Amino acid sequence: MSDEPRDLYYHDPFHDDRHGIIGNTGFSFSAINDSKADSSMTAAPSPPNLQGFDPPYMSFTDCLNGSLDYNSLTTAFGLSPSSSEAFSPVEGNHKPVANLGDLGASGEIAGTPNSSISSSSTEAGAEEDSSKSKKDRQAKVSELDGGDGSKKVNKPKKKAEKRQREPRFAFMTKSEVDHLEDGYRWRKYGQKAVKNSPFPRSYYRCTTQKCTVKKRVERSYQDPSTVITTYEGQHNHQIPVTLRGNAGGMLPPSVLTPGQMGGPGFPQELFFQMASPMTNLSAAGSFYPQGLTPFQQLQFHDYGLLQDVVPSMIHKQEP
DNA sequence: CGTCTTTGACCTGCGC
DNA sequence: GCGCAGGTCAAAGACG
Repeated sequence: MSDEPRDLYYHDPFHDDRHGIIGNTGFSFSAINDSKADSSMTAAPSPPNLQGFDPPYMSFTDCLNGSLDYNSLTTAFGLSPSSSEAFSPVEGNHKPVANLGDLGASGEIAGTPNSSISSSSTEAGAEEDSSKSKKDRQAKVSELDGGDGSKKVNKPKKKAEKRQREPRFAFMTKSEVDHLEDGYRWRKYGQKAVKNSPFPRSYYRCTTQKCTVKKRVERSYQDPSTVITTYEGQHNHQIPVTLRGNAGGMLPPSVLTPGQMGGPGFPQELFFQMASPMTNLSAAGSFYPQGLTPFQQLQFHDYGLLQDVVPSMIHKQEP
């Protein structure tokens, strides 16, 4: 795969075995900092300073809100500063973010890689804007079309500002199912074949009105049992109470009140992406993620607060 | 009937 | 300018 480094740029953190696995919890972070429309992660400030990081705990919310830098995460997760690459904001260089190979010969710190998280922090975007303008355009097209049924699209009227992306957050989950339940309702709006991957990428959008959160789901072509989920944006609402896919109400109550969790829906959503498959599948008695001990799974069940979850993992990781 | 998925067409951004 | 790949739209169909 070294033949197409550029194409693999985005995939590296996930598809490359070097993706960081933080402890036997199987988390890994990688920043996706895309100034490009998507896969390209380019220019970003130089790696932040670790010195500013004090608290041993932080939440993904912090991370996502940008109040936390990647290296801070590194620290928080018990990674040595030298492994800061794991959280490098995927800037100009095409080096895979999660170069946690330092931590383990094969990129595994300990245990079997199970689910890994890849954090992505980017400039806040105005994607809604772009999609709106697109809609606008197409609406106009419809008018101009005269209603002949053909799908013609007009040329863009204005040169829209450079497209900006919402903060993104990607992570990997070992799962048999592609679309993992996370408590939110998603509508699939597209599917595309991905270059260099036999598996298509699915595009989902939060069905809640005014919520522009999207997520992409694809399977790792290197490890078909691994699902790569990339969230984009943050939920501006709580998790729907009536969940079609609430794993039969298996989500802890805390997840239903994200507002009390001190942050947007992102973090818990993130974790339930991971927890749900475990919950669902393990409940069915047919699947236990490799490398995840029942104890760890228990943590997912018992901890509702992200802040609680993260530290617990960190602690386990501490020497 | 409402919701969701599928799917082909179209748009955008980028590299050459 | 062209071609490619990723991302999005929206009609049509499936499903409960």
